[in-house]
Amino acid sequence: MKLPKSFYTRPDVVQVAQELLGKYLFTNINGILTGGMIVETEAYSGENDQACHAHLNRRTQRTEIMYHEGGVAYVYLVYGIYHLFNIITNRQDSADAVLVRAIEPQEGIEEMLLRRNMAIPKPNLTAGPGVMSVALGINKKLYGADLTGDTVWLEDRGTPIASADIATGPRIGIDYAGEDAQLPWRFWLKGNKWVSRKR
DNA sequence: TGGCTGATGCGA
DNA sequence: CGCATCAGCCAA
Repeated sequence: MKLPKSFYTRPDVVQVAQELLGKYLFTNINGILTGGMIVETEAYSGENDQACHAHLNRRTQRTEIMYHEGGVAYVYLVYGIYHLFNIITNRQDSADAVLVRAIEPQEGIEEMLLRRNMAIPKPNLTAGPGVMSVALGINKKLYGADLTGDTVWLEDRGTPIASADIATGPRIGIDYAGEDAQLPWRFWLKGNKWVSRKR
C-alpha cells in the first residue's frame, strides 16, 4: 500500500524517521522500476536544528521546498557529485525532513547494478545516500516530486519493525552543527547488512 | 584495515 | 570556501 499524504504531514519528524524503517522506496524512471526496503534514515528538524539546511529559517531556491507541506521530495547536490534524497514532513512552513541513507535492494536489481557499474550485488550497491540515489536514478529532476505520485513513492508492505530492532546514533557528516551534532537522530535496522555504517 | 585525498557543483 | 559523499590509493 502506498503511504498516504497523512503519513508525512505528522508533526514529529523524529518519529516519522523511525517509522520509515521497513517501508519501501521505489522509483519509476522512464518505465524502469527500482527500489527496496529502507534500512537507514536521519531526521532533520527545521529551523531549530543546526544541521538542517533550513536552520534559522534559511530560505533559498534550494531550501524552498522544505517549507512545503509534507509528502514531497527534497533532492540536492552535495560535494558537486551526489544527489541526496530527502522526504519533507510536517505542515506547510515547517521545514522538517528525513534523509534516506540506505535501502535493501528488492526491485530492479539488474538496473541498479548497471547504474552503479557493478557486476554483482554487494552491500555498497545502495548503502549510503549518494550511491543509493545513483542506484535508484534519483537526480534533481525529482526535486519537489509528489511522493504519492508515480515517479517516486513509498509503500508499506507490512514488514513489522519492533522498536527493539532499531538502533540510534548521531547523524553522519554534520560536525559543524555544534551541540546538535550529538542528537541521536540517525536510525537504522540492527544487524542489517545494507546499512551504510556499523556505528 | 584504515586513513588520506581527489573529484566536483553550488550555496553562502 | 566548505559541504548531510565515495572510491581508490597507499602504508602497514
